[in-house]
Amino acid sequence: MNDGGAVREVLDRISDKWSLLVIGALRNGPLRFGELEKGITGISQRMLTLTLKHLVEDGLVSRTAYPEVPPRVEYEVTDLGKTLVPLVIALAEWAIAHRDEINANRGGHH
Amino acid sequence: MNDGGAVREVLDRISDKWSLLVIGALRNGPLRFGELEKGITGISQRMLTLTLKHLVEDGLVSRTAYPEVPPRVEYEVTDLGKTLVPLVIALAEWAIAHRDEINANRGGHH
DNA sequence: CAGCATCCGGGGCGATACTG
DNA sequence: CAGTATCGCCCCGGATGCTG
Repeated sequence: MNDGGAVREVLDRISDKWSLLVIGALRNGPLRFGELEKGITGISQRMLTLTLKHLVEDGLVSRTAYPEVPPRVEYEVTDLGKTLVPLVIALAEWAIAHRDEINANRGGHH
Repeated sequence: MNDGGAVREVLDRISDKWSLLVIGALRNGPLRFGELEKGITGISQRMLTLTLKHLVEDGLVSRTAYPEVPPRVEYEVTDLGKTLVPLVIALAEWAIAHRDEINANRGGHH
């Protein structure tokens, strides 16, 4: 498990501000760019664009553009991405379950 | 699951550059400051200090200072932190298992 | 609709030096 | 040994405006 950086290397890719949220948002099937933007609270257009690009590069998400007018683009987790989805869901559930407790520990400051 | 930011809020605390690595390093019991520093590849003394401080504030890790000379300080995951450990381990194993695949997708650039 | 380009401010993070 | 203090760079990420 102490691998000299392999875990860090991968974690760097998915533990940025939005990647896990995007993966989680795609857990139930493909979504369009605009749907993701609405579904993920607080994300800016720029960060959604960049995050999706990185996830596509890493092979965690696929991008499908339909040649229509107006344009339609759908994003979906790949087979590789699907192996990560359960972990993301578990993390999200953990976050929700323990949110109040963590906030109480902080005493509200920060 | 779309909670309007609760998941983001908690994720912000633990998805920084080092928190998950520190939690993972403590999975088998308490460790001293120096042991953590040696065990976590690439972390600087400053970031280990700051990360531990945040984890202690959030109630995920406990700090115990023994009144000895030379000083000895041990860090350990709390009961709350222990609920997170399995998820961290799962993430680490996922990272190791799919590291090569992700790197291959990137084609080595970046 | 789904983006790219540009500007830019704050802070995450590393390097280094010092201390109880 | 286990930190603190200080400096400064980089770059993440938000705001705004423009395009196919």
